[in-house]
Amino acid sequence: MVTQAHYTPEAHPLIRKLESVLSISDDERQALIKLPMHIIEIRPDQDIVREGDRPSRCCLVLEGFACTSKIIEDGNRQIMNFHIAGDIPDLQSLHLTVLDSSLETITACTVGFIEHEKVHDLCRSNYRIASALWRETLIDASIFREWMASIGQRDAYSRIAHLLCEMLVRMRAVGLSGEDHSCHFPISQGKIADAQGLSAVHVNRILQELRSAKLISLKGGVLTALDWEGLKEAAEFDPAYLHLENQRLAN
Amino acid sequence: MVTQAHYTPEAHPLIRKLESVLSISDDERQALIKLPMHIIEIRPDQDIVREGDRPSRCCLVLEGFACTSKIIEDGNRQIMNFHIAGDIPDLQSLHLTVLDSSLETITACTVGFIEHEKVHDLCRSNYRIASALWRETLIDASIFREWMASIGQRDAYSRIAHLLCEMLVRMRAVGLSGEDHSCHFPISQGKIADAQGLSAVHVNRILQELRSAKLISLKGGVLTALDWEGLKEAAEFDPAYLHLENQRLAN
DNA sequence: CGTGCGATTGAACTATATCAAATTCGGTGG
DNA sequence: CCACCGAATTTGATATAGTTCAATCGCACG
Repeated sequence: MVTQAHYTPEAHPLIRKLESVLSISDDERQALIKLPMHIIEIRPDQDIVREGDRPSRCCLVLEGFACTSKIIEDGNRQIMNFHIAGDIPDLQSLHLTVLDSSLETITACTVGFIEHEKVHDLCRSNYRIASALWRETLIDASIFREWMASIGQRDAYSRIAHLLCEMLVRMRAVGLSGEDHSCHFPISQGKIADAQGLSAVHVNRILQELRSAKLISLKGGVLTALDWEGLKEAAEFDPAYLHLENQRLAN
Repeated sequence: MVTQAHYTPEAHPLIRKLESVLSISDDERQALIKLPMHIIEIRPDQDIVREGDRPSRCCLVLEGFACTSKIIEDGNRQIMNFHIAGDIPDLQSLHLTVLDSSLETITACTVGFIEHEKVHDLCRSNYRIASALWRETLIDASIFREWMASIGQRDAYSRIAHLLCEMLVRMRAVGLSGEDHSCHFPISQGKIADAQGLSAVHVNRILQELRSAKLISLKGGVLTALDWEGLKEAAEFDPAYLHLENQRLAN
């Protein structure tokens, strides 16, 4: 358990993330790095915070995969988003007292907890940083809208293709995927199903279709878009909703 | 076309809305009322802003019904939210340059446009107001999550029941519905279908089921929950996600 | 008093779910 | 290094919620 940030500015996941959507001055960089962060490791499939909690801190993902979800009735659950390094999945708790969804790890994760109070102090004194963080929450909302549209209107094939496109672009935006359209993707078919409102069986069959259409390879937790243009087309993927500043990252 | 606010503090829709989720001081009330607002009337079924636009102002709904939507491929569209008085459907444009969804009227609407610049000025100088507005966008995001969960996991019956519950509670929170669980609801079955990822035909049949279960009456643009507890149960409706401060409004 | 949109009805169709069993795979202990 | 375990993936067969198409009805409005 580490309680001090040990990242160089360039390697700090939060800074990488914010820089993918806007430019940051040196001062701001310093202010962000100085945010006290309580860093811990969490095992796979553990709750980080739960629906109904009233957290006093928020959680920055430094390494690994996590997801936000909520349980509907019996055992059905909806996964609302997958989180990667640089995401602050529960930043909303800064202004919403009670959590309306749960956050759990998928793989082993390194996360940094930051006290709300410290974030408020920083936001109060620096409107540009406040805006940058606000903006992050707005991009999350935009991703929710896009997922809603996907689940509501697209068929299973383009829905899954769309998810894969999104993850590849988001991973690239924080330096976790290169020009080869390949990234670590340790997400089970069951979780993809929970995210897309499909059954695991159907996800399996659609992934086979995507493979035999030579659009992707997905094996051993590694996803590769073998035909990026083809995959985007199958998904009708337009990255505008991710609001990336750097256009190179968006294509 | 009016360019000056003519609302008393109590009647100002934005203030009513913000007060349903937090308490506001007199100073803050004054600051909000003084926001210059360009008020116009818009006919039914008109675009207010469109996906791809780069607006320099945001839009406060003063009267009427509007919705946020995006077009998927051919002609399929997903409605992401219905908006009522007090909502600022495109507040996100404050920090996101390009709109990723469209905003259009459903009924004739009175809307007030507020320059981003003025909102930024206010937020910079008053962190509590900034927080209140940020909070509004976070509640929107929470609603998107709930809709996503509904569309992804609930069957058509509870999905539609859920929408009706939400609208009744939100209307009540801004004083547009009383203790009788009844409100103006001028939304066609086709639009409900677009919002819930269903066909209009199926929405029609489900509404008939809800009627014959004596849960609702919906006719001539007026919705009444004949059996509020029953409707909530059918929907598995828990209003926590609306983050209303006043618990009375939530039940 | 037509015209057109929204609501309603019926019938046929299909994308996707469900159930159940078989297979593969990553990790673990001996 | 091998045998074993549980979880994830895969396959096949059957069931169904919701779609699509097409026609009719009702009603508000010019």
